[in-house]
This record gives sequence, C-alpha cells and structure tokens, in this order.
Amino acid sequence: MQKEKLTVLTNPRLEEAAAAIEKAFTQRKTLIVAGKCRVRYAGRANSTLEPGERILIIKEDGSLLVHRPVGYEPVNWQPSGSVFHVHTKADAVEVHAVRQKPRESVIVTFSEIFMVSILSLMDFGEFALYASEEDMHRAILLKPSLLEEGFTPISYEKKVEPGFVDVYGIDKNGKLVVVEVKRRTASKEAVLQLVKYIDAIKGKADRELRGVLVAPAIGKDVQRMLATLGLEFKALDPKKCAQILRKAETAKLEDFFKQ
Amino acid sequence: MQKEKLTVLTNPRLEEAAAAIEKAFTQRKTLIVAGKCRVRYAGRANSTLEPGERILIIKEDGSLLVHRPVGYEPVNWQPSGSVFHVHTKADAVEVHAVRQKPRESVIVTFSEIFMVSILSLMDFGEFALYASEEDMHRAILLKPSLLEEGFTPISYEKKVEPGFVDVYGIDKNGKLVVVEVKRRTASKEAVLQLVKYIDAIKGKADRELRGVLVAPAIGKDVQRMLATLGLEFKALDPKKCAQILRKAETAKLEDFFKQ
DNA sequence: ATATGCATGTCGCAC
DNA sequence: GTGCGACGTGCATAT
Repeated sequence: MQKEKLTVLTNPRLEEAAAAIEKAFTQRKTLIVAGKCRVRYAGRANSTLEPGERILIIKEDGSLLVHRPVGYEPVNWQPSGSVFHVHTKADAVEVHAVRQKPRESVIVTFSEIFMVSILSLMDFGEFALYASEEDMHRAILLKPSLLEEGFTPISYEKKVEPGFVDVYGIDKNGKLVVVEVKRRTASKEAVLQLVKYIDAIKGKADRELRGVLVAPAIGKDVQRMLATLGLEFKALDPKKCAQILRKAETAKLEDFFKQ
Repeated sequence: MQKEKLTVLTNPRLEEAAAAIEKAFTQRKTLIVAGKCRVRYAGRANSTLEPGERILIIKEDGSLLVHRPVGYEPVNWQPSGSVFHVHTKADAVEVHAVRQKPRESVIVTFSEIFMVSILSLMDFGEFALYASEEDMHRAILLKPSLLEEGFTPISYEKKVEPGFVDVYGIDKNGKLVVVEVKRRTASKEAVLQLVKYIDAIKGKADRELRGVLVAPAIGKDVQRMLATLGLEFKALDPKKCAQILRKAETAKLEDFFKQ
C-alpha cells in the first residue's frame, strides 16, 4: 500500500485537526499547522507567548518550530529527539513536546486551526558548503605560500594546553609560527585567542615565536592591538581558499583520468 | 473587501504554483511551499543542495527558510529584508531571494510542487523570556546579598576600555568588585573576559580589586584557572533570579493597590 | 558525559 | 555604519 504523500485539512474542526496531528505523530511524518495559538516553554529558561496566528512545524525526527509571521528565527522550538503528545480540550488543542537532557517542554495551545498539512518527504540530496574556516585551514596546508613565502606547516589543529592552534609551522628563517584563522573580519576575541595559544606554546618551545592572525579583514583597533602585542596580520579571503581547493580537486581528478 | 485568510493549492501545475507564489509576494503574505527542489546559495560562503523534497517558507518581512524533513535548523535561509522574484522555466519554478549587505542570494528551483499555502497571519501576542543573563544582572542589583553580604553595586554595565563590566561594586571591606555574569556553566572564555575587565580597571583604580565569576556552575578546570588567577566563583541560578524579580514585581503591584 | 570552538550564525544595543 | 556580546544559541568534534 502506497503511503499518502500529502494530506491537507483547511479550516478543520479542532477534533479533526487533533486526530490528524495524532496520526502524523504515529506515522512520523512532517506536520505543518497554521492557527491561533499560545505557547509556553519551560526548561533552561522559561517563556510565554500570548495568543496570535503562527505556524507550527514538527518534523519526522522530533524537532519542533513555532514561527511568527515575521523573523528568521523561530520564537519557540525544540531540537530533534523530542516526544510529542496531543490533548484535546474543550475549546483547544494542545501539542506537548518534551525532551530530556536538558529536560525541557514546549506546549502549543491552539484555539483555532486554519490548516493542517501532513507530508511524507523524501530527501537524500547532498548538501555541500564552501568557504568555511575549515576550507581556509586546508587551503593554507595545500599552498603554504598563501600565508607567506617559505612557510612550512608542521601540524594542523595541534593540541596545546587549552584548545587548539589552527595552524602551526616554521617560517623561512626557522622561527615558529602560530596561526589563528578566522573566516570573517577578525575581532579582539580572535586576538585574545591567538595570545592564549602563543602563551601556551611559549612555555614549551625555546625558539623565537611569531603569531599571525589570518582573516579576510581586521578593524583599525584590532590592527593597533596586534601592533602593541607584536603580532601580525595576513589578509586571506575564504572564497579564494575554496576556489583553490576546488581547483586542486579538479587537477587530482584530471590526473586520475590521465593515468 | 476582506482579504483571504488562507489559500491552498495541492499538487498544482508549476505555472499555477508560480502564479500563486508571485501573488503572495506582491500581497506580502506568508508563503509555504512543499516540493522537490534544488538550492544554491552564494554570499559570505557558497552552498549547493542537490534535489530532494523540502519545505520553503517565505514570510511577510522577506525572510526565507528552506527546511529538510529532519533537523531543527534550516539548511538554507535568508534573513528578513530580502527581495524575491519567481521565474517560470520549462520544467521548473525558480524562486530567487536576494539581500544586500552582505550581498547574498538563495535560489530555490522546484521541479515538482506538492503544495502551495498562502496565509495572512495576524500576530500581536507578547513574547516574554525569563531567566536570561539580563535577569541575573537585575536580580543582583535588586538584592546584592545574592552575590555576598555587604556588597554594594556602584554601576551596571559600566563601560571600560574594551567592552562592558556586567556588574561593578564595593564589598563590605571597601574593596572594588568586578562581576562577570553567565547564565550557564561558565567556560574559560568567561574567565578570560573577567580577566580582561579587571586588567582594564586595574590601571585606573588604586584600590584593591576582586574579580567574581557568577554562574550556575563551573567545571573543574575553570575552578583551577580561577584559583591560579586569584579570582572567585559564586553560584547563582538564573531561574532563581527570575523568581526574585517576579516576586519583587508582585510586591510592587501590591504596594500600589494598598495606597 | 564534558569541554571547546565554529557558524552563511542572528539579533540587539551602544557608540 | 561598526563593534561587541548574548543566545533556551545549535552543532560537530575530541578527550
């Protein structure tokens, strides 16, 4: 028997809606409800949302979203793995979503329901993201001259006392170089991170040490801060890094087919 | 003439869907589309998402969300203020979303559309969140003994060289106290922040200085770090702070009605 | 399980 | 506009 791809109820009675929602839970389908509701959240914090018209989405994996008609972010939510129950009251339908660790609950109480939509979605499409900080790391390892001529990476995400160093190597004069990479305009926070890493390594190495902040850009004050601390800045665009990696990937494929 | 509250098309032809989507844009309504699509994003980073069945939401304020059938987060999105266009191709409907600053675009290409839902949502319900870091600040100001007996706050969110100090005051022995507040288990990052503030103030004040990290909890290593640096920790639960504020608010109301 | 840092983070607030 | 920090941040990763 072929599963229904799509069920839509428009302006259903509350009991009908409740039954459909219940069915969506048991069948682990994707559920969209539009209606007038109140929301209560209790967990790490608490919140209340007074009545208004919103969209509720509950996914197969047990994630929940309540969206107001404006704003990119959900006003209330529950990450995947939540457990749901629906309760039919006199003049309302309540959807309860509970998760453990941390113990949190969201209760959505509908007084009116405009639409219930139940979907069976198949999605195996691959998602690929380019120009992350990870891509910048990899690009520098692949082509160290991006940092500077004569740079030789030693290690990558080397563990030091607290946390990691993004890239770590030796310059053309044999000095140790600690590199902190940021995918966007670097803030003071990034400089503090770099200082922390340098301090951690300074205690262990007797060689001269350089600290380099790599980012697409820095502000004037960060520039001053670096100067004061004797650190350096090297501009690098994450998109350019992604391009380099793509090109290298292509070259590798061509080599493969040549053989 | 009363606007339509709800329009739903199920399994529409692509041209019908395109027309409905176009109409939703011009009328600035909330749009939900379910269908098989491919997504491309180009902006600060780039991404590609191969074909699969997803939900597209476009809100009145020009925010866009593409949701896969699993996961709390949208796989692709555009914050509010984006501008939309729909293009009808031979075998596809393309929705373009562009925003300036930063210049970014998301293109959703549907090859099949299961449902188009257009909603006029009215939502003026108030949202209130309790137990934020802000609540913790306010609770300490209202009841300084939460920090310690004899503490007297001087200033709140005092601006120092870099950034702010959460709370700043004098203890029962006349020493200056710098307080950094965190609403959840404090990490090393929080300690660094506290150190930064103390250093900034140390240069200006000649009085003895104490640094206190306030949070619901800290890890073992953070505890050691604090000890090393001569700093202190005071446990405080954000929920308790919220309760205190609520109680104070209630008391104030009672006083008002007594008069 | 806890700890650490990234994110197309977004958002709000202050300068 | 830019800078800075909070967020119920979520999330992957490494110990």
